[in-house]
Amino acid sequence: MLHINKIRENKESYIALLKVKNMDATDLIIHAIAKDDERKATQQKADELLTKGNQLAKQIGELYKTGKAAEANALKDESSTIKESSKALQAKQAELEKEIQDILVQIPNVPHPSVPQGKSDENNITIKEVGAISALMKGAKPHWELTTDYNLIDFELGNKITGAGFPVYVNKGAKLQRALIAYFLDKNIAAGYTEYLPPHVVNEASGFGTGQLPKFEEDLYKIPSDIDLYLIPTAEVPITNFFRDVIVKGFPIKCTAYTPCFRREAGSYGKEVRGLNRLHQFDKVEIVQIQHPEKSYETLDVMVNHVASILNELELPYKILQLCGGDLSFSSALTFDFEVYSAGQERWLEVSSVSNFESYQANRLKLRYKDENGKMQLCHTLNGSALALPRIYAALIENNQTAEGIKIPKALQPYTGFDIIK
RNA sequence: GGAGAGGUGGCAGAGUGGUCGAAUGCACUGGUCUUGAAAACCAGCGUACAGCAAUGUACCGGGGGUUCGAAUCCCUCCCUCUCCGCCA
Repeated sequence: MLHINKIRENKESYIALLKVKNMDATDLIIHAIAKDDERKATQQKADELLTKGNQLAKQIGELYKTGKAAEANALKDESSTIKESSKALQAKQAELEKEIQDILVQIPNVPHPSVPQGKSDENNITIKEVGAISALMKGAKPHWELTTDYNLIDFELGNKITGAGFPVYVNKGAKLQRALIAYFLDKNIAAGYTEYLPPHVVNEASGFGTGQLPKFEEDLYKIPSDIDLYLIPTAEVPITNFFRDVIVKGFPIKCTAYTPCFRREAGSYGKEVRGLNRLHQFDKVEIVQIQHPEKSYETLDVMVNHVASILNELELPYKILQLCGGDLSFSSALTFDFEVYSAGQERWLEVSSVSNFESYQANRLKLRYKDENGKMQLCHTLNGSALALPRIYAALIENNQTAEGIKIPKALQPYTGFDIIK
């Protein structure tokens, strides 16, 4: 959520920048500012009345104390009237505050000035491409055939017990998944991140804090119970919410966590969702940083390089893309996506998304620090996948299929305990 | 699931109807003293909103109520702790 005062200060430039996200926020912004003006005026009136009321109450107290009960009683009527009108004003103020918030949550984060205009992922800019796409043997297979041939994943079984998009990993297929999780976590810990294992279910306040709610409720699985709980769509939600209402003492704060991720993915279909390409439950290792505003873009680069170094070790061909305005998420100011080449499908698969949210999330979270003048300021938050499992898994087995079997990259062998799947 | 206790500033902890945004201690910040440090002493030290400012308003777990006036009384919800039961 953008801060209303920041919107006031940067009205024109925000409107212009939001157009890069293909969003005309002019009406929302004008409306929000008008409501805020009204709110200020209302508060001033309410404060005046309350001041008067407080003074009267004090007088009445004094009069009682000095035994002038009659005079005190005379003042009570006036006090009652004041109270009634101030209540009405306060109710109006609360209503206005809610209206303003309802508008503000509809305005996406302002993109960084470097974000290119664009309609969709086709307009993303390739920053870097690493690793040669190796020529595969004849008859190379997509992963959904390999997982069956080698008995690594049972999609049918998952279908039976839960539904489509909930695969069951089997035998070495399960071990490979577990190895990747442990490997990613170790890489992140080595880079200075603290490991967490958070709950996989969060409350409404957390969903709001990171921006999944109220706008994207239909993307989440909701647990019917007396209080509203949601299955997490990413570890970003519990982790970032650790810092809700927190005043941080030092920067940076670096967290990593493995969690399963649950997504409704309503409306997806076709070969985009075949096999591991898009699931309702998948595993992901996430990295999150809380940073000083002046350092956040530097940190974004560091995080991008960190993810790149993991892909280098896994010997997967990948490219880094800067997302255009049209593909940028609601809360993000600047995002770099990683795609690995999946040789069996002959296409690029998104495996990581590294973003700087600037103070957009922090404002909702009330995640702040005290600056050198002792003033409260909003922190910047960043996060990225390091990494999302299923598509890495898919690319790994597709790219490394040989006549002898599926070869495991060196970096992963200490974790799998085997170097080939036959 | 049953019984009880409790939620106050960064922490500890007072406060049961008015002058309480809240004693006191610790922590923290600045100063005096000291060769330096410690100790001692002096001063400062919550957040949000409004205002150029002076200042005003709100906040003592959340919400509602009683009252001229609520941290304090009432209702309700949430949370924590202790004991018992159940349980991986």
